[in-house]
Amino acid sequence: MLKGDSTRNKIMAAAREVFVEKGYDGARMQQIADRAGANKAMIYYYFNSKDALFEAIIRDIFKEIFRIYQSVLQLEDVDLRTMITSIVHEHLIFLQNHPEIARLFLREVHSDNPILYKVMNELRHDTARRDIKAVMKKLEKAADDGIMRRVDPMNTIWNIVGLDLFYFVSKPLINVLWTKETRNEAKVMQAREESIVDLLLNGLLPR
Amino acid sequence: MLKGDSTRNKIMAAAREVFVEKGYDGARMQQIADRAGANKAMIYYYFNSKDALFEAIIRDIFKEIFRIYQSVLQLEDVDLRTMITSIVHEHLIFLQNHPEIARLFLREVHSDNPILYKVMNELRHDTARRDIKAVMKKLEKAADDGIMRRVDPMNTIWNIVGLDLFYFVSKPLINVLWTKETRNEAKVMQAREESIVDLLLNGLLPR
DNA sequence: GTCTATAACCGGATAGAC
DNA sequence: GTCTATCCGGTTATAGAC
Repeated sequence: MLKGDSTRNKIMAAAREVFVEKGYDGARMQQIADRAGANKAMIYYYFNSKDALFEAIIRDIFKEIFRIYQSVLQLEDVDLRTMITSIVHEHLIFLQNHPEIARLFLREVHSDNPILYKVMNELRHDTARRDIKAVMKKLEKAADDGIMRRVDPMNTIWNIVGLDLFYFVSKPLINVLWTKETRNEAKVMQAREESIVDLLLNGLLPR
Repeated sequence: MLKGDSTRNKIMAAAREVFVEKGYDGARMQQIADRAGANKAMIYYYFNSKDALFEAIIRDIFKEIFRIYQSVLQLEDVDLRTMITSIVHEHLIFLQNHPEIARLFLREVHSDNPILYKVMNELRHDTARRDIKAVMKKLEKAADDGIMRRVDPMNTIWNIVGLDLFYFVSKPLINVLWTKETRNEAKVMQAREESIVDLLLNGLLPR
């Protein structure tokens, strides 16, 4: 019997879906139970409260996020062009494959959800921070070596992430303002990637 | 007696605050009544339901957003450098002055809040779309005239907005990952603006 | 227009049988 | 481990006096 078939795991999977769709406040324990093919009492048997269940889901998601970002940031020692191109590419792929993560996250962060903050604050000493520092160092070295214009490394990382994130954050409004232009999703994503890479390379490489 | 002192307006103001703080699902009619110095029954007297109250607030906010963006987009006929510099500047100022708008918005958009979608879809034929088209035209003309590299105008607008928005969207997580570096908010904002303008100008002006 | 009281319902949590 | 039945607090909404 697969681990994923256990009742506990079915509840986890269902809870994740419902929390993504409805947010913490909007999620209903009954709906989670129904979708898991179980009953409410089983949720309270494995987890003790809605809070505890949500915390378990959030921890799961954080693990995923950092695992994937880590693989993105594991830069082989390549030239700046390749580095930027592949970071943007991997990041966009990740966001496309896990739109629900960005969604849940954004919503709860802006809800001041205390559980999310609690888990987030435990990350202070996590490896994620070291990976980011490494990229910043790499950017500074590129400036030292004259292969990149000298720019603020922290803001440059924010620029890259901001460019990658925008479409996924704003999709619903974008689809209203550019209805026709965004009908072909694959095409939009390709043009998006090209535009981001184009801006970054031209903006960062020495003139 | 000022218009803003009427019970109806006090309810509107209170409702806006509470919806921003708690989101639609988390907002409580009782808290809105308390904060307005009225009682629940008065809310139902002026508005008919929580839904209708929320819709009124959303319409209000949309009006504000588009009024402000319109003033940002009302480009005097200036050179590209000045245009980009001032668009970014005005946009960041707006976001700094109204963090609550971006917040409410992000949360409800990603909750699939049907009321927000309803109001948003009524914008299809709004002037906002024409303003955006005008900026896109302006970017294309700049490319024709050779004062800008030829880039995809729609994606360029997304790039600008994405760069401006990022810090406000991600602030809670940023404050965890870069705790020390973000302690001085004013300094962060100034560096942010400089970095964005630097990237855009170097990325867009001809090489 | 304003207020109190209350209806009607819903959702998280638990008791207890199997 | 699983399920049914139920408690209990809280929330939207309304009735009706003033």
